[in-house]
Amino acid sequence: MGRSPCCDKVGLKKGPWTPEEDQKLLAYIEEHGHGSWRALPTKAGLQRCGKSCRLRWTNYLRPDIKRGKFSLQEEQTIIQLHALLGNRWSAIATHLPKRTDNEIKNYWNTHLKKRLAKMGIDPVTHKPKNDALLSNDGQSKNAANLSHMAQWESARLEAEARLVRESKLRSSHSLPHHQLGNPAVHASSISSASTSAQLLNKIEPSRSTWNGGWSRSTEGSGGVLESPTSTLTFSENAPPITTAGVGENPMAMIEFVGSSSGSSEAGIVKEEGEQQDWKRLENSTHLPEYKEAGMENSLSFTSGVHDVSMSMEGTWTPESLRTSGTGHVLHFGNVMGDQEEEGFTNLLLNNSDDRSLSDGGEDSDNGGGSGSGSDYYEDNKNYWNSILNLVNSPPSDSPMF
DNA sequence: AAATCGCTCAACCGCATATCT
DNA sequence: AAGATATGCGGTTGAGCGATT
Repeated sequence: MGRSPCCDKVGLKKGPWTPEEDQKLLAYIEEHGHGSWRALPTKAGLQRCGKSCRLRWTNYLRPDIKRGKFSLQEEQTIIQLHALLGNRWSAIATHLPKRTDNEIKNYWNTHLKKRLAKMGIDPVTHKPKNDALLSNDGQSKNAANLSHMAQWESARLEAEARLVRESKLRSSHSLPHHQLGNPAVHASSISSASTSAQLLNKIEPSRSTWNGGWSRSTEGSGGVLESPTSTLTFSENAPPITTAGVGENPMAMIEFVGSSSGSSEAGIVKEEGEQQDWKRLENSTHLPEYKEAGMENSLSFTSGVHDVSMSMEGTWTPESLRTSGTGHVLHFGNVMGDQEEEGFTNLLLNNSDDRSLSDGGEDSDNGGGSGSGSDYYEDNKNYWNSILNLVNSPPSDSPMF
């Protein structure tokens, strides 16, 4: 696992690219695709290392890059995703078509981070800096739970990104690379996992998915939901299904065992991989797709992540997730309330002094949200609401998918 | 006009991971 | 299985540029 010599080689140029170099790189990739980045500089007649060429292409030269100012929507997306994913710029970038991870990272570091800090929000935790005030009202628990959810979402994003790459390769494998338009699609992906299950196996352990964009097919009386990260099977009126396959099969089962009432019936979450005790969920009525598929009764969610199994009774909605314990217990207080995207956005915009506020079409008399008193925490609540909304909308909403 | 400061962002660096031999 | 190589990712740097003093 030695490191590649890359730019250590003497004689290779570093620093800013000249227009001539850009032209050479562009011309070569347009004609041949990038192929092996390591071999490219020689073939293209560039005195650069492959790494430098790849970076130049992915961050600057590729034709599908959108440059210029970030829109309000993009800003909001970045902030929300950062709250969920942290500094996982490539994952965030999958939700922002035509923006590179580097660009997003730069924008975060130079604009958004500062803006949040100004607002008294810790840009790392996305919580108010004086969060001690919240420790008694459940908000901290909620934040911790969101962190757990974020891990799941993170895994989902990774797998979805992989699937996108794979599907693009499948659909256009005969095209030169430059026609793929997305630097995320490259040679190394061709040999990647070719099924959802395989994709799942590539996800790092201890993570799983908790929501996603599901496609659906039916098999018999039940059905199969397939997301880029997992396959969900279900059967109506079936009793809870016990975990299967864990142990001899690297694939694990995650079960969603729902109640038809969707009421406050308690649910259970078990994480075998961590030898966690069964944990309870209340009022789980989430994932409208599940309901739509008639899954309120019984679900078997096959995830190839690792030895995690999950059962839920009741259905799961943002409105009703509650927590009753510590650690990994999924217990969401009424974090979500009415789903209004405007909460944090207003807070953000009203506190923004480094950009025009008028282009967002926000009403100036919309409650202020200036970050003090109860409004402040109300805004914070809405902030998380909007994050969760974002999670609930799969990346497939994005034109990129 | 010159010096200084602060900001932006392209590019580099080093590590982690995937793939190849 | 182990080592070598290739690629991807996130943190950091520093050149360039405009604003300020």
